[in-house]
Amino acid sequence: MEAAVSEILKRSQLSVTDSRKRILEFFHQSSGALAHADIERLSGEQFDRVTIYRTLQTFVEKGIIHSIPTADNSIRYALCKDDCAEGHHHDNHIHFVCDKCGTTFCLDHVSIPAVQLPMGFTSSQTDVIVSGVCKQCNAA
Amino acid sequence: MEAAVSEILKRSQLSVTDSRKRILEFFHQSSGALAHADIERLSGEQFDRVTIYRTLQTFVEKGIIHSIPTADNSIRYALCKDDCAEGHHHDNHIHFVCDKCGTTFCLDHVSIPAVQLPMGFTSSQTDVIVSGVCKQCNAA
DNA sequence: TACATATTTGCAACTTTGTTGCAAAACAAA
DNA sequence: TTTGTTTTGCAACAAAGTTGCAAATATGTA
Repeated sequence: MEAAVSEILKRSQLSVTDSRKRILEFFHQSSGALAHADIERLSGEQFDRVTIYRTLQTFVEKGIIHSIPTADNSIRYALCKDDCAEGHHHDNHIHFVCDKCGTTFCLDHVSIPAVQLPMGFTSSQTDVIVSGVCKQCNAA
Repeated sequence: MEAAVSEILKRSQLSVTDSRKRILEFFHQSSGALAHADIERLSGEQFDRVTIYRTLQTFVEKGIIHSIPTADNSIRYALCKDDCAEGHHHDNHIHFVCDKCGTTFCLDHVSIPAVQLPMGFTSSQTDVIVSGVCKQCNAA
């Protein structure tokens, strides 16, 4: 794991630092998406708030993570799949938000249906956010 | 217009006040969705920030407007169609965000395609946000 | 390994955004 | 009108995010 995240950072031409390794590990260990506050909590205030902001921003720019649209005012981030290149995200997968446990999942294996836009509109990206109850909460 | 918004407020059992009338008019006059900051600007600082926050919150609760998920950290609101009852929104239409002018449109006449969820997941609502270039910007 | 350079971090101060309690003002019903 | 309820604006606060800069860390080269 430790080695894996360093490789990812190097591939993105980023200096390998403690904060970047730790934060990237959090994403790899987490089943759902993470918000800034989650990372602050997970790291036990080890890093400055500013460092976390800047690290997340850098990861987004480098295509390592992407932000997920939410109706409440919290930005959540999740790992991008390999086909996310720098600058341009084509993370065309579905995000599922569980109403019970609050976890946000990326459903990578669910394909996004094509949307028929009105005349004159052209699309570059489609985000689908399904809310409901997740597998774990339905079983409980 | 003036009369129309008063009717809407009464139907939702809300007191008809200056701020509510003005803010509701802004939504009727706007082609796209509005954020808190837009309303502050449109009203020319006529109303207190707090009043705008509370008015928007009340409108959401009464099913007059709904919030739109965004990837950046700004909540935007748009008018609900008639079938939005108090407490429960089934605004199952597509939201389109223009990358050029930043306007958010509700595409009411575009139907949301069904999504095939993995085993164990149940859905209560589906939001689709398409980003790209809108009709006006494509023409220009 | 040590050095020089470039990048990143943490701190402090600040801005923006959103919340809460309460008295004054506006509204609704009689 | 008058009375009781709701809403507004103010003030103070809390949370979230940004910026500049010096110290610390990482990288490439010798």
